[in-house]
Amino acid sequence: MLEKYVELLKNDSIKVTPQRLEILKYLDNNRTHPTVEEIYSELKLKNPSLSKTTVYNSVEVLKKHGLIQSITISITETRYDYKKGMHHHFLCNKCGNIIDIDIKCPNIGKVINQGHKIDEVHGYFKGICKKCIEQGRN
Amino acid sequence: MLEKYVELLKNDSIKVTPQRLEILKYLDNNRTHPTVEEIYSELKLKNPSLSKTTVYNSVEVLKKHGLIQSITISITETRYDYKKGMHHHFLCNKCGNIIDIDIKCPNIGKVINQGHKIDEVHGYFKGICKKCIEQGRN
DNA sequence: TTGTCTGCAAACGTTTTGCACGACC
DNA sequence: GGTCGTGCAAAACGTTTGCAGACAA
Repeated sequence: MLEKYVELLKNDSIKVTPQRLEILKYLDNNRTHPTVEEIYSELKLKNPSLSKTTVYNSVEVLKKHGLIQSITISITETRYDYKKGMHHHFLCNKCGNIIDIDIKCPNIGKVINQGHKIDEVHGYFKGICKKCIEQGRN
Repeated sequence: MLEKYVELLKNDSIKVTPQRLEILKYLDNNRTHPTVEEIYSELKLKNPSLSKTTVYNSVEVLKKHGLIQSITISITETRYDYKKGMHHHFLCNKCGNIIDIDIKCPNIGKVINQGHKIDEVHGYFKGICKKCIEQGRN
């Protein structure tokens, strides 16, 4: 039942622990984008000694290795922007700057065709900005 | 000097206060996507009695009227996702559900052409989902 | 004058940190 | 035996709330 996840962890040289296996399994079986709180309170039922810190630690490790991903751009504080109109943002992992990106996505219409009503579109890109690359910071 | 912002506020029937004018001016002059903390500590220099609460209140009002925008999808807790590969997310303002969106943006290459190196692409859509529309929740 | 805005202090919820214990090469 | 993971408690952080007094229209 858990062999699949053991494999996944071993392939990435991540130490295998029961907690990590259960968290990975939970996220695999619950595609509802759960929060740490949801993961924690559910898994605590079967393992009452589970700590929330462990859940935080584990999702961090799993995310770092690309086995899971987090929904929320990793800006801790909300940032504000005078500029009006739709534009997107590029967050540089090196210098931390946020650069405005002015592109349009012609495929957004497909989402509308699925029956959803779109009010806002936020595009977040993460990587290394031109300036950091030119200065060899990568 | 501030008339421009007085006009903006009046046009939207927002009460004009010195704090709101200064915040709007600051965001207009600082296109670096500042945080509340940055706005606050800068404006406090000229107005030592300024409160952080006022900054929070003001950006909220300005945002609600579309004079500024915020960078961060309004999910309070980080959510985690087992699914691998690039896909995007639609947050329904009514039911709060997060729906996976599988579209590609062919214009991302333009960002790469600007010299940035992209590691991650996150598309966040906000609006009302199909289910809520069908059930008249809009 | 009336309703709204400001600013202080306290509360809140999520996430991080420090540390001791235990498990595993 | 030394590294790494766990779990507890406490702290940190950004943000929100309640309220009294001040201010804009």
